[in-house]
Amino acid sequence: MPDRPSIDGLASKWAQIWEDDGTYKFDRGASREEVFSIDTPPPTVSGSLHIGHVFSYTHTDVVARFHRMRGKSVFYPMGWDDNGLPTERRVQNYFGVRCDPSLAPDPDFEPPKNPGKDPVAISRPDFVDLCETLKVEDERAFETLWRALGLSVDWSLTYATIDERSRRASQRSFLRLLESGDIYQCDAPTLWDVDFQTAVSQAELEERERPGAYHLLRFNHAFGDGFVDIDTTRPELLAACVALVAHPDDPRYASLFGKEVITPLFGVRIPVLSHELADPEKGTGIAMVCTFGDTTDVTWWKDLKLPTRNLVGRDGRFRAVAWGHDGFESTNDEHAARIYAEIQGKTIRQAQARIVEILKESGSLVGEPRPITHPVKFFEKGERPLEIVSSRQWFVRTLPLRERLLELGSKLRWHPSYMEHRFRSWVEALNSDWNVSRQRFFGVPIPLWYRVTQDGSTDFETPILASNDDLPVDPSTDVPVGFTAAQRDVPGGFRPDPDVMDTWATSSLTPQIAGGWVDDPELFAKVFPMDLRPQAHDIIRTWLFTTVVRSELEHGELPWRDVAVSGWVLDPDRKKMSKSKGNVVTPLPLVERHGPDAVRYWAAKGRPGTDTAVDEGQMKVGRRLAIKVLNASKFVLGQVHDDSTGGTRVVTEPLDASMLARLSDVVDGATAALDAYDYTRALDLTETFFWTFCDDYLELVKVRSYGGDADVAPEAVGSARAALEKALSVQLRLFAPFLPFVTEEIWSWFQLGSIHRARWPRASELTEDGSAPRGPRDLGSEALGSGEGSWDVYDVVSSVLGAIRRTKSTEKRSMRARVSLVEVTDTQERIAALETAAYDLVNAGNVAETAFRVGSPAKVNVTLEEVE
RNA sequence: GGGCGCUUAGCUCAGUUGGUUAGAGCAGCUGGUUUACAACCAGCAGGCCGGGGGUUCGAGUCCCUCAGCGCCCA
Repeated sequence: MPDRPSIDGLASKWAQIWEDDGTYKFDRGASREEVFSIDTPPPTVSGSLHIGHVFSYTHTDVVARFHRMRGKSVFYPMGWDDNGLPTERRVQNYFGVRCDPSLAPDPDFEPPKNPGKDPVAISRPDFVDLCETLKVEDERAFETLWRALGLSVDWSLTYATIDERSRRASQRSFLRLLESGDIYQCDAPTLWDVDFQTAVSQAELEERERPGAYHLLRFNHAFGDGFVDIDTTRPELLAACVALVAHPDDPRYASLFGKEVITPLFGVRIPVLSHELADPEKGTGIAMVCTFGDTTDVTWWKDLKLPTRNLVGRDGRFRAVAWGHDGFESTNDEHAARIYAEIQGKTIRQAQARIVEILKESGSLVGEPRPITHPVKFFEKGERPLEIVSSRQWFVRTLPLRERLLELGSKLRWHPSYMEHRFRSWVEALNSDWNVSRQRFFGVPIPLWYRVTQDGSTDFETPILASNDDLPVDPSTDVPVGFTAAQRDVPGGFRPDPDVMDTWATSSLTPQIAGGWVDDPELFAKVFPMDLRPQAHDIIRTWLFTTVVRSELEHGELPWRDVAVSGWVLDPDRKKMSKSKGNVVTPLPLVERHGPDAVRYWAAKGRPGTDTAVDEGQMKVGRRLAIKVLNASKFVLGQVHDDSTGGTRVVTEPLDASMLARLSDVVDGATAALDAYDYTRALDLTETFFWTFCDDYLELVKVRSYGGDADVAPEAVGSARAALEKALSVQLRLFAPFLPFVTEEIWSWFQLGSIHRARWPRASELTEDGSAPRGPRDLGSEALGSGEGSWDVYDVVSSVLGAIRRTKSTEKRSMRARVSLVEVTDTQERIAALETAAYDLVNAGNVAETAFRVGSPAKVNVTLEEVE
């Protein structure tokens, strides 16, 4: 035990020892009942390190440490989510490159030293190599943070969502679902990001308020001289218009239903139809249905079996159209073609500006555009509004699962419980199957090829599946069984599916990947379904949802029993942190400045599900707590290790027993709280007890436990020391999940082995002690009766000590000032309790004389000795 | 538009099934240092518990309603 212990330097010391000793290693020998398994969120490593990571991962770590101390073999892996768009984007920016899959790999490829102004086009294999290189660096940064923070993960279990194990599991599941019919392929309208040039799923979509304008367009009747005016926010899609739609009960348009009108400028005959989704309140109440302006257009197109007039290409520009053919038949093809030529090749924005000009000139635009603000759908990572284009995609059948998913959601134990609403509302609002294919590069490839027909086209109907034994495969470089490499892309040969899977298609399998579903069935049986899924509330509709879907499809059950949902970390002004606002707080400097225990303390003060602001003040409080624990422990151990005086180490003194009984309540409370994932309450209970223990109990018992007083029986000294030792040991263990570094340091001064492998305290440790009184309640039930008010010895003595201090403080005297007389009037029970601890009280208060008597009203009178 | 959460001391938050005088930390103020700790200790002050209505012997807590803030979904 050092003379002047410090909490600085503990972090690296213990991180190393824990690693060397394998303190947090999962014990495979444990039975399923003895295992506590955690499906850790794999952080997106290419994103910046964020204080929010520290926050939620600390919550999980506290729970993991608690269960480990309760004797569980804790399965606590770490994963890195490295596949997908974020890594691609980082590579593009970092190296100044872009992936062009049509290029062949360059054998002499070297990444550009400095990113140039214009990105260098490189082949897909070279691009993927760069992703692999950079992600390793990013993962190291995360691991450094986690180790600095003291996360008790078993690093030997680490996985990455792009590693071989993940690719194998992900591809195997894909093939299984293909076989069972739960995955299918089709050419369908798809949400499309024109910048990333990939499909996105409903879960990745977000609505943003954007300025727009209603344009009132005049459509002439095809059957007479009349016309109808309709409002649209997307006049540029006029050439893609396939119908007008109004609500069936709207009297304004009832006479038009079933009739035809003619589109302005392009002269295409289109029907006027009715549909429930047309909102009579919106604009003119009659809408133009296009291929495809928004998701409602898709619904109308499906429900009303409308034709398609595809205009917008995958690059977000207006593609070439043959007027007079393929659905683009106009009453005047030549005129339509001339006008269309004005927007062909243009972006959405450019086309809209030009079309509006032409509409104005032609008189088909009624009045001026009326500006509005309306919600527009975006890819959550995107910068331009999503378009809807038709493309061939793979879908997981989720819509038929809705009822079952709701049932599973209600079986899951949510902490806090109200988070289930988020899941419910998401599932209830599902409107499409889950699109799992992405037209990107750094991801898990779709594990199949297609036959190339004699005319060179692709036969999508009978794909060539990868064999299970060959997984993982990369169809863009691997050759299917029964073919040779020379047959790639030639008639009669094969052609790979060019797509990769959505990152969630792999991340949704984290319990299976980490648990060894494919590679290690024995392990999988022990850890799955997992006990706990910790995560933040923003990814309920993505990660949580998709994981439940996959688990249902693969195993017919929930992937975990409990889900603990943590809140957001807000900036110090309680604003949401975001890169664009520039208010993101980087965690490592905070850990270095305040120490890991202090940062963990702040994190643990954030209750489950509650958004919490970054608060360095709280970290300072945590740091002070850690220091206090260190100092108090040093003092207690100094007393306990003094063998020169004192009798047997048995708790006989009522005050000591009383303190321990109170502590046993804390043990029960903290244990129950942690069992319910309420780590904050457990910490509060422990912390509150600890400060009182220091301020009152240590002060009261000090003189007695020193053992220098000949008038004190050796048993009384031994009682104090026994109580101090028990109390210290138990409190250290209660703090251990929260303050793993300082508690481990202290533990090493007087115990063998890691505190993090020590047994979680039990109340019975404190109250069962041979012949000693089990606590003031037992003592009181016979000796003291049950009077009014608390007669708990610890309480009564503390309150009188408080009165003495108050008097000294009010008189502006030193706490060491001599008290000539303390008079206490109280109930019989409380006086009896007080008398049992009179010696301690007199010493702690520096009291000359006491006068205790039974009476009413209760009163404490403190007389200080006169100053000279 | 539907749903969820929040509103308690200057600030950040506890307050469990309704039950003594509503608590803590931080900040503030007043004092105190030689045997664990000044990165400390003691004490003080500070609150129409968002507004209104109701149920009850009793409401911060339950019900209704209104307002503000945040989020989810459409």
